[in-house]
Amino acid sequence: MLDGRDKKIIDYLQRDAAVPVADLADTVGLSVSACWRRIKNLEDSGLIARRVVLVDRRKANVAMTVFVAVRTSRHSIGWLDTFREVIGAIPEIVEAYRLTGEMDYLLRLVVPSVEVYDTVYKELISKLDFMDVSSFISMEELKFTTAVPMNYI
Amino acid sequence: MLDGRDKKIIDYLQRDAAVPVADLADTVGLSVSACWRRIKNLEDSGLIARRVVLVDRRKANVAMTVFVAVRTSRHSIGWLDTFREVIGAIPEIVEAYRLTGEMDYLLRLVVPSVEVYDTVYKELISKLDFMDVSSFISMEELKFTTAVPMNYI
DNA sequence: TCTGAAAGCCGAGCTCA
DNA sequence: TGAGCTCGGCTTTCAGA
Repeated sequence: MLDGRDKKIIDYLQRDAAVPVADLADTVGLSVSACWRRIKNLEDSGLIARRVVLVDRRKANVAMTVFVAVRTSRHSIGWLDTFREVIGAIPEIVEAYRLTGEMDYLLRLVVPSVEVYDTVYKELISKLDFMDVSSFISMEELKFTTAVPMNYI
Repeated sequence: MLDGRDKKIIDYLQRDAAVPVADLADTVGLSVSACWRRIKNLEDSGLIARRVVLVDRRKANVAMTVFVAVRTSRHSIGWLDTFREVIGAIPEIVEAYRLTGEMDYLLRLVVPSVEVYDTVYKELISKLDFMDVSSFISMEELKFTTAVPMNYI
């Protein structure tokens, strides 16, 4: 269903989607039309979900990353729905996961400074009750990629 | 330096970079040429770093997210360099941060299953010494966006 | 069925008023 | 800065493997 060339195409486009089809065709060893058709198929199938631009976080003045681990005492669907709504509306929260283990939820925030983080923190706790909130400030981003491995398909 | 329209343009492109310039110009209330020039400037300035495709994780068979918090006893530059190298070479590790507080590093992994996670885990501990490794499996992704807030620029 | 060549056409990229 | 032209490159068509 998906051969090595398809994987190569996705691998490439996950890193750079601004490349002309002709160049990409060249690197994977296909003609322009064949390569274009494969890209089209990958988009139609939904494997390639969308195209976006990635912003330089430093230049956008949100260089600081903070992880927030929260625990709640309210384990209900209603609480979760509200939580989802609240974090969805806060643009500084870029990732949120419900976890196994001692911490219930893990959030990743991008902010300009500790001061702004504190504002977001206050906004968060003003809207929802938490049993425990722990913050971890990132000193260094060692790796960040939007490219997922193509070995498992 | 950067007005409301520029921010609108980036906000839009962070969600969908496949939109034709003419459509985008329309939504932000600009002529095509003006809009195109602004996009060009944003790219040249580096604020828009690059364009990528985002892959549907379920369809790519890497639906499972695992967080790995690690502590090390080796606090040296050499160790950090090796660590960086090792995590850079493992495609399942999509994010890695050096943190303040009790956990030294936090990794985010995307894998098909617990079995595969175990393989990656073994690969990791075979290459580096850790004092402590804790895994947190994500039950649900509540939010994930590559779009950063444009309020701070 | 998937390929590559080649034509057609749309829109990005540039010129000018 | 906005209108309009130009042309590169996306998209389609068609024949062959």
